[in-house]
Amino acid sequence: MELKYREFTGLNLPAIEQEVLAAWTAGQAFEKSVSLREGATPFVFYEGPPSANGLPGIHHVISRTLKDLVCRYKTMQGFQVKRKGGWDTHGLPIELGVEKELGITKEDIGKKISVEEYNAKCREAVLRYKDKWDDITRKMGYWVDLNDPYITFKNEYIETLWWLLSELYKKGLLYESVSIQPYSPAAGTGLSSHELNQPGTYKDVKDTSAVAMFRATKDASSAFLFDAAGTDEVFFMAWTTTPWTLPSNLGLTVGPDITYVLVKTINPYTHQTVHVVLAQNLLGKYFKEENKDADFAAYANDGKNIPYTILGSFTGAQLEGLRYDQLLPYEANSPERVREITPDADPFRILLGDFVTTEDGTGIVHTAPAFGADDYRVGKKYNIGILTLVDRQGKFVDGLGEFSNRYVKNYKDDKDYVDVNVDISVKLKKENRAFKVEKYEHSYPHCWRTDKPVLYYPLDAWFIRTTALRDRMVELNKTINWKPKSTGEGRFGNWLENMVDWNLSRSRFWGTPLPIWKSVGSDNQFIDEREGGEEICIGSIDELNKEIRRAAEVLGGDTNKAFLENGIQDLHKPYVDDIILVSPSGKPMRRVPDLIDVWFDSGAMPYAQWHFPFENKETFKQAFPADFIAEGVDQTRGWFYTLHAIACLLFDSVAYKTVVSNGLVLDKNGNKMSKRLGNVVDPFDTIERFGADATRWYLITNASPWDNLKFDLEGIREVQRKFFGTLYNTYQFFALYANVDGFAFREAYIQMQDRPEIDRWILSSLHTLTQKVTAAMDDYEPTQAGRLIEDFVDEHLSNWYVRLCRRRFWKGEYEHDKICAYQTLYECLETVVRLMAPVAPFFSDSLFRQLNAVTNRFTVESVHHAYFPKADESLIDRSLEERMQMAQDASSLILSLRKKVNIKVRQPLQRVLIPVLDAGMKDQLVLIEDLIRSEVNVKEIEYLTETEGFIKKKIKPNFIALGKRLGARMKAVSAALAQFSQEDISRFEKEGQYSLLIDSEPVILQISEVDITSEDIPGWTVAGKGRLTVALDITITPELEQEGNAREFVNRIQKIRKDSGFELTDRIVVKVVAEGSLKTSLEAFRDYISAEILADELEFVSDISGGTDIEINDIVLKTIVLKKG
RNA sequence: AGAUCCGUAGCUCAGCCUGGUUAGAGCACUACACUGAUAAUGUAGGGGUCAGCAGUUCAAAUCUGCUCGGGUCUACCA
Repeated sequence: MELKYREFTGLNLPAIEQEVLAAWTAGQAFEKSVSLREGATPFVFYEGPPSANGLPGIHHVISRTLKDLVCRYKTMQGFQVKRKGGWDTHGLPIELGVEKELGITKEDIGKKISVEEYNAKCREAVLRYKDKWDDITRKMGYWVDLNDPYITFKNEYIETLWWLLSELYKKGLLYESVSIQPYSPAAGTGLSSHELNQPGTYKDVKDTSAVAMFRATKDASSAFLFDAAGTDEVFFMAWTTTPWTLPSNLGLTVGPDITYVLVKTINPYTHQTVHVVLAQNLLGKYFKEENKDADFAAYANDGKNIPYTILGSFTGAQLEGLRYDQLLPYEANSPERVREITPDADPFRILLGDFVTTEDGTGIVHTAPAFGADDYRVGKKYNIGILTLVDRQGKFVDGLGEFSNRYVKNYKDDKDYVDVNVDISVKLKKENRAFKVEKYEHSYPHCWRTDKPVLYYPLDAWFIRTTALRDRMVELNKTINWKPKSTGEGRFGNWLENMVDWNLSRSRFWGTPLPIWKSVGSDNQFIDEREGGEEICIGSIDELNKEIRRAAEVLGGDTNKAFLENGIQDLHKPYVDDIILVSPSGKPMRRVPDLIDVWFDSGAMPYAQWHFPFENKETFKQAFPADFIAEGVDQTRGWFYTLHAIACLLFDSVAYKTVVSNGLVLDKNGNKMSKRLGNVVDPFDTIERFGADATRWYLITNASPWDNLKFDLEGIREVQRKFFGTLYNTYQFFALYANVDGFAFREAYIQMQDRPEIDRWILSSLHTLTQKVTAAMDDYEPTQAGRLIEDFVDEHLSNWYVRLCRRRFWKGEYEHDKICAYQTLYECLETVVRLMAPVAPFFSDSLFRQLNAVTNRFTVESVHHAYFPKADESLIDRSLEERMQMAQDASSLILSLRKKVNIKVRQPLQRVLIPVLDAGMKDQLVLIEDLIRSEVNVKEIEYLTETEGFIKKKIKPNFIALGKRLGARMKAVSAALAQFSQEDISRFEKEGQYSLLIDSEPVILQISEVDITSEDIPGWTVAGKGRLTVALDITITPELEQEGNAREFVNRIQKIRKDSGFELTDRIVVKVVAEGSLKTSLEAFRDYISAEILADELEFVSDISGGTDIEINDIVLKTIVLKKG
């Protein structure tokens, strides 16, 4: 038996997807899509590893759709696209999850639970939801190789990381330094910003704030200041909400472009006349306008209404480098001590910093490098040294006089605590060193565990010197194709310009250990480098094992006993921490306790996924850098950065050539999806209800991937109905008739010139579509591609081609014209399914398989193994596409006229008039005349030319052409043209140019510089669009009315046929009771009617028992329709 | 605090790069048609201070600046 195209019973995308999935599994479709391209040019894709300790969400579906469609597309373009999957398995979320599950806190680790057990728990938790992830991967149709994924906690993976780190170390790009971090003295631990962002950590508190007065040093560079003041004493005013940091002050920072003023005034506490410097914008905070230039003698010694006089103004830049006297000198912060810590430090100077604002304070920022990140950075730049006069318990160190050993905040809940900040402020007041002291309410972070304020504190950390290669990174970034471009230039480019060194250190448990060992003294403390401390960075497991053995030999005893037999088995804590190595000078070395930032894990995946350079050297070479990666835009400074940084630092290369960053998925109201709001969309549910294809199509076509997407299930429903529904209908239509006629594309391919106009048109459109879709996909614009396909299927294929060609499929014999129609429609379907396959992999493959099962035009079994269609330019006929557009417009206009006068389409009309403005237009119209006539049921089209004097024309300037030439005279010309009479216009047309007088200047217009359209046909009802105008003759002659009746009758009988469940080919016998004009109509068109309804007999009788009542133009007829035989 | 994206009809989005005189489409709503594809389709209708202000220009949704609103990222988050 002959193979038939499958006819569906209804569009059920989820069910179709189930079938396709089963076929993919059975046929190993994914594996084949890779193996079939063996030897082809590789297209390299990197999978950004998800963390499987959380459930997949709808936002994962969008980025994975994006990745998947690019990979499928490139495969169809002939590339071999391997997609190695991966899992991100380290990091804080996993630790926090485990802690929550076990009901413990960080302090309990090592006490209630050993690090070994803890890490074992983490390792378990890491792939907790792997099943769910595998499930969504499968159901959404994401093709990625999960048989051999890279997993970041594996020894091989970590070994590559160690190798990378040791390479960085060798290049001097990995170094230890202090950084300023949030620190909780009450808890005795550093806090990550993650912890700082816990709800409730930022609280409004009232702190004692002080405006301190720093006495300027008089020397050559500051002479201008003292000259302006006319005194020997000038103060810089600086504000702080943490007076306890004042003893550690080493600098004052001003904004380079801020204007500062020198003011003569009176200290409200000591009532002495003083000269102070502060930002001009902030004068109002300290002085009342009415006291400006007030009489100093009249001051009442009450601290109120202090007079002031401005003596001069300067920019911050002018103040740079000026010196001042230390505010609170003690033994512990003497310049000698400063230089003990930082040998060549040059403190107590005015510095410039971009971070200074005039929002608060004085515009001069008190700078204590140990206690603020900005302070530290600017301090380092100017080399002012660093003082940390507070210990890790949060109290002052010795050598600070009356403040020694006092807690800077009440960390111990001491009832009798006296605020040291107040005492410092009081001291300043007494010494004429405070200008204003007050309680200040602000938001300040607190430790989420102890509820005590944190302080920013310098802690040791390891850094990658990314700044060393900043320029190279910027340069390489310019070669990357960013989608959207602005992310690369703006967000990322900017980030690179302002990059700081990468702080790698994390004081955690479950992560990649930093492979650095440092020598320790007899007290087991690390020996400072300056005191002969040594360190080593391990770059491989082999090297570590060698060092383990060497240390055991040199140090003897039980050293590394546990590791001697089999070497190290697990590169995690606590095992690595048990290893003692030996320094070149024979001292024992211990590992620094730090783990590394998990972002290093993922940024190193190009190398670590292949265990490079220990294995797969050739594979790596083939797969670096990536041609394409894609993730959410939130990864810009995350994965996109770490990939780029590592590749640039170690390989002097980009890590990826194209990167697409997709936006967020919001709920339909534009809110972020969160569990708290209960507006998260379950991807499993969505896919089960609407199918993965509709979901994918919606996600891709609704908005550009990089725009935020307001996710609305209604939108998926619409996609399902409109796009998939239409395509499904088109396929069903094809299958229905192709099965009847046995079309299997067995006949020779009919050459284009032998096909009718409409076939050539749809094929031309199809090739234009292919061209545009290919361009869009090559440009990583799947949204454009999807919308183009949608448009084609809906507007062109279904609502024009199929609608106009319906009769060709069911009328007449199986011969040339019918075969043309089948071949054409088949080719459209076959091409469309391939064009859409990357985005909608299931339905496209289903249709592809149904079509190919009958025709065997492709040797591959899946659309995803086929090649992407190639546009054939020679089949593209622009003028044909243009005139078909004109046919559509004309039809639409005529239908609207019919509507206006209430004449239904079934009623034939005699003629339409179309004014033609030039010969070309008529040539085009003649070619599509038949289409228009049958579409709108009109017998003839008449073309009007101006010579008949019928058309009223309208002229307007072609602004684009004229604008440049005329400039300001444009308006006058426009007005002049509006006054043109019909005679003016025709003279213009005849002569090809026209001379106008504008402001007594001649302006010569060319015919090409104006647009002439037909406006009206006097005496007719017209409709127009652009250059096209139509007028409809609405006279219904008796003949036309008869034909209309006949058509009505046919329509009613067809309905009865259908309602009675007759087959398309059944012949029938019809009896009808008709009289008068209706009978005349039916008799006149008897042959036509019989042919249309496949009636062997059409009998007029005087009465019928039973039968059906039908109504034609308000007259009821009785009829009976019987199947013959 | 800095960076960046977005703001066009009730909703989802085109148009903006490259300025051109009536700002489009789909959905939704209303009415009328059509129907051998029917979970479709056509026609018509209402619906817009193109977020606001200022500037450049003969001409601004489009270019520039500022403001407002929303989102995201960075400041040891993963």
